[in-house]
Amino acid sequence: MASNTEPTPKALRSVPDKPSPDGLEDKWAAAWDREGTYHFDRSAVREGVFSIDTPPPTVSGSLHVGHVFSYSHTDTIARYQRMRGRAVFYPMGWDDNGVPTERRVENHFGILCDPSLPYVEGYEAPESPAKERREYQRISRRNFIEMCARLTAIDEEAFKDLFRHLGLSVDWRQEYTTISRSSQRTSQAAFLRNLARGEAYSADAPCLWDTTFQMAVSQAELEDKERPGAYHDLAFRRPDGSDLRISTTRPELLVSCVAVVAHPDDARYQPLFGTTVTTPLFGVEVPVHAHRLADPDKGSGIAMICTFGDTTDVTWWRELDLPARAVIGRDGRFQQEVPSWLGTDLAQDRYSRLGGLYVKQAQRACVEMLRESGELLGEPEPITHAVKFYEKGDQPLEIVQSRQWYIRNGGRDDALAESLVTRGTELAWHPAYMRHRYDNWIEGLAGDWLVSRQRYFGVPIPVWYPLDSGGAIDYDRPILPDEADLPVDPQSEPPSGYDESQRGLPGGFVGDPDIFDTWATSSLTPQIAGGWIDDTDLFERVFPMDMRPQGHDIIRTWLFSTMVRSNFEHGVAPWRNAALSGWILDPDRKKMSKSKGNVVTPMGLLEQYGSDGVRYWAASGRPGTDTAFDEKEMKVGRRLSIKLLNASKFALSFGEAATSAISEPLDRALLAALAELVAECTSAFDDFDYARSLERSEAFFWSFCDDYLELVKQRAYGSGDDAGAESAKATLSIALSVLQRLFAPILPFVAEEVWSWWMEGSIHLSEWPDAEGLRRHAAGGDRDVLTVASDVLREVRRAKSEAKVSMRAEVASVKVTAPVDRLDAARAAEADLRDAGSISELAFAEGDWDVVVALAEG
RNA sequence: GGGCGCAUAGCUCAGUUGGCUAGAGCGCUUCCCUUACAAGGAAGAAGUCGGGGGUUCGAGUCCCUCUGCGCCCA
Repeated sequence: MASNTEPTPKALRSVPDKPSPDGLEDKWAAAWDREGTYHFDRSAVREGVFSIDTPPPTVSGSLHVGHVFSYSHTDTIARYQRMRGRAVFYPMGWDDNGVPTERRVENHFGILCDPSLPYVEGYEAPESPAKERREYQRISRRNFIEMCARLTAIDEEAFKDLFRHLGLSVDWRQEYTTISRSSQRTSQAAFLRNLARGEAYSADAPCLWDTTFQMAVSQAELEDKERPGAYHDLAFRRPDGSDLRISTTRPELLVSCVAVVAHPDDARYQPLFGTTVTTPLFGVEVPVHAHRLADPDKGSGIAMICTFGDTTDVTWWRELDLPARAVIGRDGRFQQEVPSWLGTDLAQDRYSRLGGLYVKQAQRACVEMLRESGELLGEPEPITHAVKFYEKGDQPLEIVQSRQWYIRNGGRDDALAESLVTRGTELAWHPAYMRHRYDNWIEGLAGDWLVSRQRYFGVPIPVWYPLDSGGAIDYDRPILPDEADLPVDPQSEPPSGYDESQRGLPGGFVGDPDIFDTWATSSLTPQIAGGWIDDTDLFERVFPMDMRPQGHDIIRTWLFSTMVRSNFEHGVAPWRNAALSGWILDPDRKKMSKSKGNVVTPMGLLEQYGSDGVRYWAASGRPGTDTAFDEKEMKVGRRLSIKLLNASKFALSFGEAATSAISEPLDRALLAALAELVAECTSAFDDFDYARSLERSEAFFWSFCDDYLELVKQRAYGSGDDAGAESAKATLSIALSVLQRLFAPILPFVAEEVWSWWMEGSIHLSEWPDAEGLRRHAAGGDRDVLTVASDVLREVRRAKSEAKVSMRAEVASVKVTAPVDRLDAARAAEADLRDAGSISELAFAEGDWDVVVALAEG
C-alpha cells in the first residue's frame, strides 16, 4: 500500500522575488506538525512498513554534533523510504536511566541518594548546591528518583527542539522513554519470561565491582587502562624450608591467597605440584597447582591465587575448586574483622594493621610488614600493566563475591554463542565489515551478562525473597509478580500474599534492592517502541524492524544485547539491517568527545548554515566512515540550498507545457541522463548509501545549472507557440521536479520550500522519481548531445575567459571538428549553442576533436 | 599479542566487477557586476594514487610485504 502521491501541479505557480533559506526551519517544522506529515500509518501491514529502531540518546547533558551527524543519516533513509511508498515507523526515545543521569542529577542539584532516609513531601533541592560531593544533601530514594525525573524531562524538551530544528522526520506521537511505566512493564515482563525459561538466574558469584559507584559492572562496560604498578617478589616457604620466590603486583592480597599455580610444563615447579607451601606474613599453608593459564614468562613463573586479584584468579578459583578468602568489602576497604583462616596470634596481629584500610593504604602497610619480616625479596620492580576499569569510573575495579542477577548471553554456553553468531548473519551490516566486531565480541565473552545494578533511577528488578523463621533470605525461592501487575517496585510495595508490615521480618519478605543495567532495558527498544506488551497490533506491523542505526562503539553493548533478548523472546534477529555510523573527528583527526573538550554545540551551527547546510555536511560522510568536522562543507551545503532556490525560481519562470511537446534532441538528452541519475540514486539509497546519492545528484545539478540551463534559456524565452520553447518548458518542469525530489531526503527544508511554489502537498509524501518514466519521456534521446554541447560551450567560455572579456561577448565564428558521431550530436544542439555562446557562425567538420573560437572584433 | 579499517591535489573526499591522457568540492590564481543566483558566474594551475615486490597485454583497483595513523578486543 503506497502512502505517497504522484506530483500534482498547483493551478498557479507562486515564486518569491528573493528566495532565502533563512527561516525555513520554523516555517516547515510547524507545517509538518500541523499536517501530520510524518505520522505513521497504522493501517499499513508489515510488508508496506519501514520501521526504525531509533537510538534513544542518553539524556544526561547536551546533544553534540555527533548526534546531529548520525541522526541525519538515519533521517535521509527514513525520508527516502517514505517517498518509496513505505509507511515509515520512526519513533524517538530517550534513555534516561543509568549512571550518567544519576551523576548529572547529583551534581546539578547537589544531592545524593541515601535509601535509608524517609521520603519528604514537596522536597526542593538546595538553592546553591554544595561544591564538595561529600557535602551534598542526602535525600531519600523516592525523592532522588523524582529529582532525576524532573531534570530528564527538561533535557528531553531541549533535545526534542534540536531534533525538530534539524528536521528529523520522526513521528513524535511515538515518543518513548526508557524509564516510563510502559518501558518498565516491558523490561520487567521480558526479564520474568527469561527467568521462566531459565535464561536468567541469580548467583552468589565473584563480580567486578566499582568501589566509587558501589555498583557491579558487566564485561561490556569494562575498559582496560594502562596503569603503573610493580612486581613485588615475596618469599613463600617450600616444604623443605627454602624460599619460593613469587611475583605479584598486588601484595596486599597475600592474606587472601588460597593457592599458588604454575604451568604444568614448567620443569622448575613440577616437583612442587601436589605439595603445599606457606605464605609469608600470615603463615597460611596453601596447595601448589598446575594450570595452563599460568604464564612461565611472567614474573617468576609461579603465581599466587587470591580472592580475587583479577579475572584469572576467578577462573583458577572456579576450575581448581578452591576456597574463597575475601577481605575487601564493597566499599573498597579491608574488613575490620580478623579472617578466620588466620590461625596464629602473629598472623592475626598483622592483619589488624590492615583492617579498615583502603586497598592502596593496605598495600603500603603490607609491603612495610614484608620488609620488616625480611620476606620481601629485593626491591619492587615498576611496570605498567592493563588494569580493568568501569568505562565511566576512575578507580580500578575490585572483584567481590555477591548475589547478582544474570542473563545468559553465550559467555558460558558455546551453543548459545554460536546461535547468536548465526543471528548476526541474518542481518545486512552497513558497512559489511562491522560484522567482525560482533563476531569477535561473542567469541571473547568470559561469562554471562550481569544485569543487577546497585543504583536507584532505573527499572527495578521485579523480585522479592522470602525470609525464613530465622530472618535469613531464601534466594532460591524468589517471589515473582504476575505479569498483569507490572510494573512493580519491590522496594516500596509488598509481593502478593504479603503485607508491607512483614517487610524485613522473619517469615516475611525483602525486595530485591537493585535495578537493571541500562542495557537490560535499552536492549528492548524494538519491543518498547513497537508496543510488544501494550499494543500487539502495532508490534505485528513493525517487528522485526527494518533498520537499527547506531554507533559502532556500542556493537558489544546495545546491538549485541538487543540480539540476545530478541533471540530468546522471538527467535529472530530484531532487525534486517544494522547501519553503523562513524565518528566525528576534529581537525586534528581526533575523536570529538566531551572529555576532550573539543565539542561544538549544534544549535549555533544549524542557525549559521541552516539545517540543510549542516545535514549536507552530515550526508557527505559515507556510512560507517569517520568524518572530519568541517564547517566549510556546511557552507557548501548552504550554497547548494541557495542554488536550488534560485534555479527553481528560474526554471519555473518559463511556465508550463505538455510533456508531449518534448521534441528537441538536447532536451531528450537531458532526460536520458536524468534517468540514469535516478537509477543510480535509487540503488544507492536501497543500499543505505545516502552519501553516494547526494554526490551524484549534486554533480548533476551543478552541470544542469551551468550547462543545460544556459543552453536552453534563450529557446525557452521564445514565443509561446514555438515548438522549441514548449519542448524546453516541459523538460525543465520534469527535470526540476525530479531534482527537487532527489534532494528532498538530504535537504528537506529547502526542497519543501521550492516544491510548495508549484506542487500540491508535501514533497516528502510525493513519489520518489522513477527512472523508467524518465526514459519514456527521453524517447531514446542521446546523452551525447548534451555532453558534446557542453564541451563546445566550455571551449567558447575558455576563449572568452582567456581574452578577458565578458561571457556575453559576441563570437564571430566557431569551428567544431569532431568524429562523425560527436559531430552529429553537436549539430543536434546547433541553435542552442549559438544562443548560449552568442555565436554568429558555427561550422562543423569531420576529424579529430578540436574547437576553434574566433571572438568578434571590438 | 589477535582482529578490523584507513593512506589518492595544500585541505576534505569520490574512483563500482582491473581498461583510454586519475576526478569533484573547498582553497589558490586570473577574469566577468550576463535581466535565476556577486551568499554569483567562467577559466586555469596543482597529484611519481604511502614505500617496495608480484600477477596481468594493462594495477589507484587484485596478491605479498614494509611504514604510518585510527578503532575494537585480549
